Amino acid sequence: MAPIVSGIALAEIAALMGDVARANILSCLMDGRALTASELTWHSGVSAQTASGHLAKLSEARLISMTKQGRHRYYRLASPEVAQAIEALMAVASFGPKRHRPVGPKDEALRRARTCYDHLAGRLGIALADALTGQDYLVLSDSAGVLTEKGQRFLCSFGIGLEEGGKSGRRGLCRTCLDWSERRPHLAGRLGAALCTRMFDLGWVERIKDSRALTITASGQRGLKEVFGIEPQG
Amino acid sequence: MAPIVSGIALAEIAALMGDVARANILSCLMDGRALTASELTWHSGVSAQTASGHLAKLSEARLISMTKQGRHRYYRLASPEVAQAIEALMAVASFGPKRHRPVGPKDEALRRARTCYDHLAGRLGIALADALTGQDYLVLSDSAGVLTEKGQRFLCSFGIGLEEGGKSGRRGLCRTCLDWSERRPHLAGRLGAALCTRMFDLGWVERIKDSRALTITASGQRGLKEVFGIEPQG
DNA sequence: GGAACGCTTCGGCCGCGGCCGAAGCGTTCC
DNA sequence: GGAACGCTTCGGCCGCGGCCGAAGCGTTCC
Repeated sequence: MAPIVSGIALAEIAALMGDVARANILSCLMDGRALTASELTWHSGVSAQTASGHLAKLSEARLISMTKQGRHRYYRLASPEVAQAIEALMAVASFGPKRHRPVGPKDEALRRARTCYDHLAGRLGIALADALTGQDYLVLSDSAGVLTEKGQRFLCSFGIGLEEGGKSGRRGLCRTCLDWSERRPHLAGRLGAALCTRMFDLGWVERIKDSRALTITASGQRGLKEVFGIEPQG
Repeated sequence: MAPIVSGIALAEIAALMGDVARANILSCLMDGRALTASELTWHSGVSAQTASGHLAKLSEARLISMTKQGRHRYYRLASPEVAQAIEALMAVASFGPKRHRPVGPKDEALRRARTCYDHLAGRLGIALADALTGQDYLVLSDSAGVLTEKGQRFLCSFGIGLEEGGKSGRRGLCRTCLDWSERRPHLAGRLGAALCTRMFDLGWVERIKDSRALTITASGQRGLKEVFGIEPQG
């Protein structure tokens, strides 16, 4: 009779994610940005009133957080843990019974390169992880990684400073995350986030409107080749 | 409009976990053992017919798998990925709005030591991870780890052989898993499973009936002290 | 100040899915 | 062979929760 309590707790959270409209909202927020209630309404597939109700439920359960700004209300995922749980569920979902719906160009774009909460995913994310380990910048033991000294110097030269935050310590420096499209882990944690931010800053990647998918710019193609030896596409 | 597809897939899986009876069933199976439909019925809190329906749904979605044996049907989690998703959800659930129900002795037992799928969790699991890293047997970069040579020798002397499986390679040697009660990662993957198995074999830990909780035996107390420098409890 | 906008609250409808009683089917036991 | 057991299938009930129309409230714009 022991696990009843944990069962209830599990069911509560899972049920929140188990509604299509709410799952759509959470999926949108998986790129880590904050979106307005209107934007989320649009993606959710239901009316504004209904979406508002869903946002209230998600907020109350602390899966998302809200900040007011003028007459807008911005919602974002409440924590990386929430993102991780969603990603883990998507990984399970992708194993499912051959539900490979007709794969459209949007899906292909997502598989090529996308953001996953605050870091890079898709083939680009995997290629990056492979490149860093291949050059001995990182030892990746399947589900997380340790930077080598060589790797620290490299990142520094690439414009990334990973100063140890006082409180957080080495926590979360290099987590990984199971990539649902590639079914292999990509880089998350502070390192993953820093790489992602740097690539946006350099103009190597750009967001595709209304999507988590990214385009790799011309300078991105060059840069990835030069710095990481990655040649996206083929 | 992009994420609609992934939203549906996410919602499908989450909804399966989002029913209290099904969540109870999944929680029971989190220790990695296979249980009969009757046992799961007992834990689920609903009638046998209803539980049977839930088991059918979970099976069809490939969250659990079934094997017949005589007039029994044994169910178990279908994959480590499913366990990981559940654990990630429980981690989110435990952050929740101070829903600390009256903590009973059973809950305390779970926090002390329990199995999590095929490895150890709770304070014992965390202490073990700390001990291994403290002795430089393992470099634990937050969400996974790499064994040192010293560590490999140690494990060998402790009776654990981690031969590289041909196909699986280094995959999953040392994953980690966020412990919902301690809120820090404990050891999972092949290493976590091997440590857990070894401790059962040595008679250091024993299962508490109808629970994921474990008791640490007298020889376990001694062994943990000698080999790992761990003194459980206080 | 009034209109447009962004978002939420309130009410009431409705259907999906969980529930159990009854029945059925395969296996084991003696 | 018959009874007990383990589990599932079938039917029909019922209520929770998602849904939208209407209304309301704060903010911005001119």
